[in-house]
Order: sequence, then structure tokens, then C-alpha cells
Amino acid sequence: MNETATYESRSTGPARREAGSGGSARERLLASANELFYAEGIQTVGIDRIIEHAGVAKGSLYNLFGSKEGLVHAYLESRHDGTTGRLMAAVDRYRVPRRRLLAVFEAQALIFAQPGFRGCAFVAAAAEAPRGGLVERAADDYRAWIRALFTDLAEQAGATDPPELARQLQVIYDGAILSARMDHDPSIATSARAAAEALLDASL
Amino acid sequence: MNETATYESRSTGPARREAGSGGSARERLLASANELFYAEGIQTVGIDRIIEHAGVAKGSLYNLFGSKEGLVHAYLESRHDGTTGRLMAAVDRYRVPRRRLLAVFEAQALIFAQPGFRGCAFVAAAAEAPRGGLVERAADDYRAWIRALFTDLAEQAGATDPPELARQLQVIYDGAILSARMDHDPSIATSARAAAEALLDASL
DNA sequence: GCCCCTTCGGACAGACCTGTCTGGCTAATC
DNA sequence: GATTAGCCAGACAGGTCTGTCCGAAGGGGC
Repeated sequence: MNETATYESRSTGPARREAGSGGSARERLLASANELFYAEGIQTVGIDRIIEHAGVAKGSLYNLFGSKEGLVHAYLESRHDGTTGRLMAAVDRYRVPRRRLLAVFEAQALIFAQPGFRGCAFVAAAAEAPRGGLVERAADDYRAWIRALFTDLAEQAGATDPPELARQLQVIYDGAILSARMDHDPSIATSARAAAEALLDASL
Repeated sequence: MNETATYESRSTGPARREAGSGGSARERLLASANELFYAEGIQTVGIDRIIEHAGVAKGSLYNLFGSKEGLVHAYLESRHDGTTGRLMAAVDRYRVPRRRLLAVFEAQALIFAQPGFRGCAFVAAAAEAPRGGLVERAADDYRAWIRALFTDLAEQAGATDPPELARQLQVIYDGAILSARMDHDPSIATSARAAAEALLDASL
């Protein structure tokens, strides 16, 4: 859709590095939002539970984020940065293009095995968000980044039709996350990696 | 997980065929729940909106379904029956095993193109439901049915390792639905079909 | 004609939600 | 020492949620 997207890491903003205390109110709120929104859903978790979990006053939340929607936005942004950072780190551990592409699916195995894994935060958020809102835009950004990553890796790996292979790889990527989450089965990552390898071989 | 599951259609219960009127209160409630829950999410849609949309009194809803959770359960059951019925019909249009398997992904193309398509209802419901509840059980049933269908089709198509191919096919099946929903791109079904075909060829 | 059952429309209770506001405390800066 | 800024704790308003209950209307079986 948006072919101008790249998978460069987004700018981290005005470099708010006051975080010397190891836990400012903003950081604690974001960590609590990340934990509770991700585990139970955005609509299900109220403001009160978040500020209680964070040990922060309600006024501080509204000073820092303006509204619940602002907190949701920051939550999704941190999810975006975390996942893209993890994928880029996994890819950059290799230099051979084929290995770099498969590294994405190897990273999935680690992600699925993490304790609180509950699937893709953007999919869950989009399921309970209104159409055309802030959540949908954040999800579009996230998916465009993944798509650009796959397109680039497919091209460097020598695929004859990189955009088409990227579409198929993203289908496998999405399906693996969904299967791992719905079936509580992290081992699906190995099947996904094998499927990706087979598709790569078939598209050279 | 549950290897005793089959993909036979579930019994339709005590055959409540009083539906001669073309729109009993129960049917109108179920239709409204199907429309509103699916379009906007379960937590987002309140009882009042459903009974207003259905033209039914609140007392009737609680007489018929007992609670909102009961209505959600019936909603997911009707989703289960609808989707499994559509897939079985698509598969049974062919006799050659390979064609029968690919028919699943051809059926997806039609489903994605339907007007109100918003992805998998069970995934959306699970994203906002508590762990271990009624919604999770319904989703597990649904996914076990799909898995059994793929395993059976893979076996009849001559795969050397039917359970493993079934896992990979379900990954593609899930990923296609998710991509179609998140990217508003029904054409992903053709990429998914091609990927399934490539995996099938690679597994003979 | 009478009974029984379902349904309707709406009031109501009790809980929870977001967002605002006040008042007191602490710590850094002038 | 005074001032300013940020944070905490909690009350509060206004709205929405699920679920219960009540009186009235309608329609089929005896």
C-alpha cells in the first residue's frame, strides 16, 4: 500500500533522558500500560487499575498523556519500537541474505517462548478500536515496516518477485504469531521457519 | 493438542425449528449480536445497542440467553457453524484430493471480499476475553476443527507428514485472514493459495 | 370467556468508567 | 528562607454498563 515506507528505526524523539531515577512516573505508567493492556485488552483495563499498578496519581497520568487514548498511543509506540528493534537485531546477527531472512522466523521462536506472550498487540488493539482511529494508524505503520523489511530481505536473497514473496512471508509471519497465541504452542515457530524456507526456495 | 477432534458438523441441538416466522426474537437478537459484536467488538457493544438494533425488549434477551455472556456464546457458536459449513461446502465441490485442499484457500477469497469482513471473530473475541473462560473454549473448538480438516486433507493429498503439513497450512490460513483484515487487502488470498500449493508440492 | 405465556417498554439499582479538581507534601532553585 | 514545579491521594461529576423488576398488551389453547 504505502511503498515509500522503510524499516529504519523511528526517531526516538527529543531524547527525554531524564530517566536517571530508574523509574519516573512516565516510565512506570508506560510499563503498567504495557503489562495490563497487553494481557487483558484496552477496553477491559481501566485507568484506575493502571495508576494503582504503577503507583502513580491519576493527575500525573493526565498531565503526562492527556487522556487514556494518549496512553494507548504511547503504549503502541513502545510496542512498535520494541518489536522492530528486536527483529533488526536478529537480522543483523547474520550477513548471508538467506540467513538474514530466516533470522526473522528464528526471532519469533524466542518471542513466542517469553512468559507473558499473548500475540500481536496491534491485532488485539485493532480488534476493539473504532475504524479509522489512532490505533488503526499505528497498526498500519507497524505492518508497513514489517512488509518493507520482508521486501528488502527477499530482494537481497535473490527472489524473482520480491514483493510477492514478501506478501507470502508476512502471511506466514502473521499466521505463526496467531497460531502460537491461540493454540498456546510456541513450537509453531519451527514449522513457520520451515515453511518460509520452502517458499524462499520455490521463489528463486 | 486434542487429536480426537473431527471436523464433522456439530449437532444442531434439539432441532429448534420454530423459526417459521422468519424472525423470532431469538433470531433477531442473534443476528444483531453477529453484526454488532463482529463489527465493533464485544466489550465495546452494550446490551442496549443490541436490543435496540434487534427491536427486542431487554427482558426477552435475559429470558432467552440468561446473560450477555450467554449471548456471546451463542454468537460464537453461530460463527463456528457458519464458517465450518462454508468450508465443507467449498471442499465438497471437488473430488480430487489436491483440489479439495486448495478449495479451502479459494473459499477464503470469497470470504475476504464480503462487505463487512473484519477478520476472525474468535481471534477478536479472544483478544478481549479473560483467560480460561467460555470464549477461549469456543476458540479452541473452532481451531481444532480447522486443524482436523487440514490434517485429513493433507493425508488424502498424499503428504508424507500430514500433521506437519496441516500445521503449516493452518499458519497460512490464519495469516491470510489476519493480513486481509489488517491491510484491507482481499487479494492476499491468491498469495496464500499459491503458498499453500508450494508447500503441498514440497511435502509430497 | 378464561388462562397462561411471551413479549414489550421502561424504570431502577449498583457498579464501573473517564476526566477534573483540590489540597498537601517534597525537593530543587533563586 | 521563599518560590516554584511536580507528584500523591482522593473526592467528585457525569455518563455508561449489566442485570432485575414491574405493569401492560397480545395471542393461542381449554
